[in-house]
Formats: sequence, C-alpha cells, structure tokens
Amino acid sequence: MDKTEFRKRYAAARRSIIRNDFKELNNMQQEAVLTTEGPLLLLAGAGSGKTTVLINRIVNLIRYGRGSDTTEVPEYAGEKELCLLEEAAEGKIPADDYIRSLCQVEPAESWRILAITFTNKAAEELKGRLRAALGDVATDIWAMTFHSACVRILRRYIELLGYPRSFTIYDSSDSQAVMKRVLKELDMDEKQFPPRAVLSQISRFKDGLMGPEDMAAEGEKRGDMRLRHIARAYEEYEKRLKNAGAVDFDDLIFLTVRLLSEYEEVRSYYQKFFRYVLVDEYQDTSKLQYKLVSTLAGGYGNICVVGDDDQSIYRFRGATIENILSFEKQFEGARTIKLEQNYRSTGHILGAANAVIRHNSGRKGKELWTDRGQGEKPTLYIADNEDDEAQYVAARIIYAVGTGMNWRDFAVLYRMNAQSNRLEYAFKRNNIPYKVVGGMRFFDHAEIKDVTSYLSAVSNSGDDLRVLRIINNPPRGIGPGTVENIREIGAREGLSLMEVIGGAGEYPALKRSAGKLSEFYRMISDLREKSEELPLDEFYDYMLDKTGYMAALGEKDDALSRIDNIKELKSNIAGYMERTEEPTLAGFLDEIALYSDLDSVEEDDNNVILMTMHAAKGLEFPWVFVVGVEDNIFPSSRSIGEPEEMEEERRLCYVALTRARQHLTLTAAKRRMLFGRTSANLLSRFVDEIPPEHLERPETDGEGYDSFREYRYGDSDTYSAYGGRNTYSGARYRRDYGDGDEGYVPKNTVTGGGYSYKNSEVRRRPIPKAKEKKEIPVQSSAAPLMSLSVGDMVEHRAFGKGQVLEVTAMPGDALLKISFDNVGEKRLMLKTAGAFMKKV
DNA sequence: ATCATAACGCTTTTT
DNA sequence: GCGTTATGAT
Repeated sequence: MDKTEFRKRYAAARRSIIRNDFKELNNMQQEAVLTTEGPLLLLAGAGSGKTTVLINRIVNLIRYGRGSDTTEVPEYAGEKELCLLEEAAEGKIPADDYIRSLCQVEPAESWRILAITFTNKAAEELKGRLRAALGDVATDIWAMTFHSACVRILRRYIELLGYPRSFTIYDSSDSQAVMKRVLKELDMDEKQFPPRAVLSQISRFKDGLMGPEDMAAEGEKRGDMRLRHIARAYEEYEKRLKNAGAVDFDDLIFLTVRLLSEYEEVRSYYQKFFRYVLVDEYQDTSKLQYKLVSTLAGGYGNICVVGDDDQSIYRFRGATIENILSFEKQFEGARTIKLEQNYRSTGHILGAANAVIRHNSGRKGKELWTDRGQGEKPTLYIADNEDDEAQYVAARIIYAVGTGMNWRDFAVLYRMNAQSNRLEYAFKRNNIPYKVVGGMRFFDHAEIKDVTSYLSAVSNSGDDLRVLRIINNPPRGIGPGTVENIREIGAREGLSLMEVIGGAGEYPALKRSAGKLSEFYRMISDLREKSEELPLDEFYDYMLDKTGYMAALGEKDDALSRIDNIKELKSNIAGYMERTEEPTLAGFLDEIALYSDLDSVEEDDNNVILMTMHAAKGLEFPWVFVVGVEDNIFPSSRSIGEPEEMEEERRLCYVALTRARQHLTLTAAKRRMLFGRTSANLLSRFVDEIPPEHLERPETDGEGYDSFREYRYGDSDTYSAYGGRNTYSGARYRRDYGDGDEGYVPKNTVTGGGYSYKNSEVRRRPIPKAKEKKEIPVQSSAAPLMSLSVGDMVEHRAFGKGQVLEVTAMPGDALLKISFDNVGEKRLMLKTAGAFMKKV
C-alpha cells in the first residue's frame, strides 16, 4: 500500500471512530465538532443546539486533539494499527481505550483552550456543562466572558501601559459620574452634551482603537466643532481614570488590544499559549473584539466562531454584523457550517419567524426547520388599550395554568421596560406570580454603591470617585466647601484626594477641617489594615460598623429594603468566598464589577417572566407573549425610517418569536397611553410580514379590526404624524422616508407643539367600541357580577377549590379574600377573578 | 442637611 | 405617567 493511500485510510477510519463518540448529534453538528483546525464559522440558528456543539467540540479537542481533522499519521502506526482502526470503524470490534488512543493527535491541554462568551450566565453554563462532560480537567479551560478574560490578561501586564496592577473597574454609572464632572469642569452644557451620548461617542472611537488625539484630529479634519469638544472631554476623562487607577468596561478590551499590539512579547506569549479559540455569539462582537480574538488566535489560527447573523441585536452597543458576514474574507481558508435544524419550536412558529426575517437583506441566508410538526398557530390579539391587552395576557395565562401548565412556562416580552407597568398591575390584580427581569440592577442601588465604594476606596485609595462618594456619607462634617478645597489642592499638586487628606494639616485652606479629615484618614487606614487581617465577610461587618454607615441607615425609617440589600451583599461575599480558592477584596470587587442582574434569575422560581426582547435572547419558554406589536413601539419610533435600524428591529422580532416552544401570542392595542399621552398606532409592519398560514388573526367580523389594520397602507401620509415625533429636531426628519416601501412623507406633517394629528380627521371610520371577545371572557364593566358571600365554596381555574373568607364591597366591584386548598389565601377582585371562578 | 417642588425627558444595554 | 434630578427654602 502506498503512503498516500495508507494515510487516507488511516485518517478516514480515525475520523469515523471519533465521530461515533458524538453519534447523538445530527450530521451538521457532528461536522462542526470534528472540524477542529483552522478558521471555522458556525452559523447556528435559534434553538439549533449550538451550546451542545460548542461543548462537544471542546470535548473532542481534549480527547483527540486534531485527530478528526488531519491526515497526519503518527510515526508508530503501521498496517496493524490501521487494521484495528478499520475494524473498529466498521463496528466489528469495540473501540476500546487503546484504539481510541490511536485516534489521538496531540490532545489539547485544557488550559490552552479559550472559550469566550458575552455573559456571565453563558460562561457559567459552559463551565458547568464542560465539568459534567469532562470532570476536573474542565476547570482549567478559559471559559469566560470577554471582559473577565481581559481582566485576567491585564492583571498581569497592565503596568506596561502605566496603570497599576491593582486597577479598579468602573461600571457604566461610575463612568457617567466621572463624565458629568468632566463636562461641568469643561463648561460643557449637559443639554448639548448629554454624558451618555458623549460616552457612547468615546466608546465608538475606542472601538476603532482611537484615543483622544485621534478624535481631535478627526474633528479637525471634518471641521466638526462638536467632536473636538468631545475629544477634550475624552482626554480629560481618560486622564482621570488613569489617575484614579481605574478602567471602564471599554478599556478592558481596548487596553488589552493595545497591550497585544504594542508589546510583541506579550502578543507572542498569548499566541503560543492559546491553541484553540472559540467565540460564542459572534454576531454581537464589535470591531475591537474582532481584533482581540483574531490576535489571540493568530498563533495557531484555530478560531471557531459561533453565531447567528439574524440574531444580531446590539448594534447600538457597537456590535457589527459585518464580523460574521465577512468572516470568510477575514480568515483565509475558513470553513462554514450551518446549523438549521431547530429543536425548540414547532413548525408554525418557525414559519412565522422565517417569514419575518426573510425581509432583511444582507443575510447569510438560513432557514430554520423542524421535524416536530406544525403545532399550534401563533395568534394575534387586538386589544382596545393597554389595560385590555394586559388583562388578556393575564386571562390566557390563568386559563392555561388551569389546564396544567406552570407559571414559569410563560414569558411576556416587550420592546421597552416602560411597558411592564400595566402588565404588572394586571398580574397583581389577578394574583399571578411574576418576576420582572432587568430594569434596576442590584449593584446600582445607592446603598450598594455606597458600601462597595468603601470597599473600593480601601482597596485602591487613589480612586477619587469612590472617595468622593463616601467622604461625607454618612455625614461627618466634611461639607462641599471642604471637598472643593481638597480637589483643588489635589489638582494643583497632582495628588489623589486621599493623599491630600492625609496631609491635611499642611494646607492652610484645610486648617479648619483638618481634625475631621485626619479622623477620616485614620479610619480608612485602619480599614485597610483590617482588610488584610480579617476574612472578607468579617471585614465587611467591621467596615459597616466602623464607618457608621449601618448606624446612620438604621435611624431612617424607610431603610428596610436597603438594609436587606446590604445583607444580600454579604451573602454575595459568602458565595464568592466559597467558590474561590484565595478570596481577596480585589478579587471580589472584580467579580461584582462584571456581574449583572441577569445572572440572578433562579431556575426554580415558579413565576411568569416579564422582560424586554433583548433580555430574552438565549432563553426559551413553552408559551411566549409578545406585547405591543405596533409601529412606533415595535419597531420603535426611532428606528422607523432608518433602514439599518429597521433591519435590527426585524432581527429583534425574529429573536422574540423564536423564544417560543409551543405557543406564541402577539398582542397589539388600538390605543395606548405612552409617556402620558394617548396615541393610536398601526399594527406592527412585522405582523403583516407573517402570512396567514402561520398566524391566526382575529376574525375580520369587527370594524375595529379592519380600521386598525387598514391604515397600515392606507392614508399613511397623513397618519404618519404620530405622536412622539414632533418633539424631535430637524435632524431626524429624514426618517420620514419610511422603511423603503412607504413612499415619501412630507416633513411638514410633523406638527409642532401639541398632538395635532386628529383621530377624527384621519380615520375615515370611528373606532367602534369594544367587541365581545371570543373564547376568553374578558369582562366588560357591563358584565353582571357573580354574587358571592362569605362561606361560599368556589372553584378557580388556576388556584383550584377554596372558600370565601371575606367580601368587601367596592365601587362597582368587590374585594374577595379566599382561602384556597392548595395555594393558601389570596385577595382577588371579583370583577377580574369572577371570570375564572365558579361557585360550587 | 434635608426636604419639597418643579422640570425634564423618555429604546434596547450581555460587560 | 413616572421616576430621576436640579434647585431653592428651611
């Protein structure tokens, strides 16, 4: 047998044996697992099992190295070995340990694998599942987020860039606080230069690896005064962070990339270090992140990215879909594998989602399919207003729970957090247990920021921002005047606030407050000593006591929840200490800086989940409600008219629809109160993109439905002047070109001042009053109330049997207190609950 | 220093 | 409509 022939047969047998280890995967998934070498683009549709693939791919790397993807043959291998392999491949003999060892070609050491995700949650899931598959070796895999991987690199080398090794990480609110100060001192008007906008501009420049000088030059070149101003703010902002020994979220990546590109020895160290690089959610990466991963993978060239161009929904944060679209161009010799079989949703749901996303251009082109049957058609409900909408959702949930579903099987998705309010009311009214995800983050609560500021100030006393926050909190007689003096001295002498405070006696300006200042200084010094002696949790208690923070809080009467939060933070510390070998204050601070609220969703809670569509990415639920499917809300008013934005909204729609496993319900309201104004929106254009074969629309027997939808393409020229737009400045008018198929809308239809599109003028027919809803009894005010009295036995759809304990008359309604056999006492309104109850 | 009032302004936000 | 923030009065 000649050499080539031998190699070919050896490699083929080897691959087939390895493949057999992953036989529970489908063909495409297996290909993805076995393709280990070189650049690989994995286009993984929603619900196609991409995490499973990622995990198995890593398992393969560790078990067999490049065995499945090379024609190399080990030197020891001869005809005998080939014979064994081929017999095992054909199933004639079992693949025992020896045969499997013949399949190995340089198995990868686990610490040489870097698997990057975006969220802690995804990283945790990855780690957990890897541990389950591989045991202890999994611990050394670099399965972490972009940011934590960068922290790990920076902690080692950041001094090269002039930052202290013990740098502090600023979160977005810290950044904003610094920026506000900077803008004030540069006399830049906050109205003209909103801190958030300035920061996001800076973020975009950092993403292009541009510093303040580059921004200034760019401003010069474009003759853009505004940009030149922002460049000054950028410069000042960076200076402050650097002086404070702090970096913001963007810097974590930015500085790591700088480190790798400016320091050859660091670069080659990591390039030799990481043999395999994997990136999850690649569609959400930015240019800078591309730069980071392509550099890290630059040594071996083994980069595997997993993503779905149709699920890219973070453009506003700098994510660029380009990364995934041009992967094959950027990485020569790249292979592409598509995973299109969906294991999550039923056929109609996928049909609806495919129909919507098909309207986007510039896609890689994927079509999800399932072998699970068509299932139930998604439905559309048109409500009169947002209360009706919320009540409808609540009613459907209660009904379904009555048939045996759990509360946790439901998710209600909306475009913006502001929409959660009415839903919450409806859920409270109906006693539906729910949980709102998102909104206020735990670490954004003032009291948490306060106590963590103490911790930060102790850990890094150069951190002026944190010192500023705590210096007079609780009040210790160091007023704004004194603080101002300290800052002036600090700026003049190039010292940090803490350094000035330490030498307070030497400065005439601080004479009067010197006593209090040195007392503060001594307290912080004492804390620093204790932080080195005491275990972290004890130190935390000591700090709360010593600083007087707890005592001051105890005197206020509304502080209960704050005290709870502070205790909650302590259990965070305990958790950190448990899972970390060498817990340190700095380590804990790193962790909380990179921690988000999403990580705290408990699996075992039995609650209906309410969240934005963005927050829902990566999750799935048996029944999904997408509420507010109206133009101006979804797609949002700010994106209508901007083709790129519209495509992003459409992807968001695709994400939302593909969260559903079996049931999908869309709801819209004919009129809705938003930002204190009532508006009438058109049915979302996305709904019109779903063909009737995949969407059950309300029967067209009612004029209400007709009029609601007819304006979609009807008098849109006049009707486009919906509310909300009129408050924008001229620069935004161009959005009125519509989404490309709407025709030009003269800008003078945006009437200034009040809400001057008049419904009566625009609508050819008045909107009829509420119609009787079919199927779901949403009670109208005219509906007769059931009569109940104390002692009556009732049966409730969701809560089961119970006895009425109390009836309190209320105007047009009654408050019931019912003791249910299974779920205990509940307070319900007769009007709402009556529809789900009968007397027994 | 703490409260009250007015004024604003408002997608989405993995880190 | 509501929550945050700036400002001024006590």
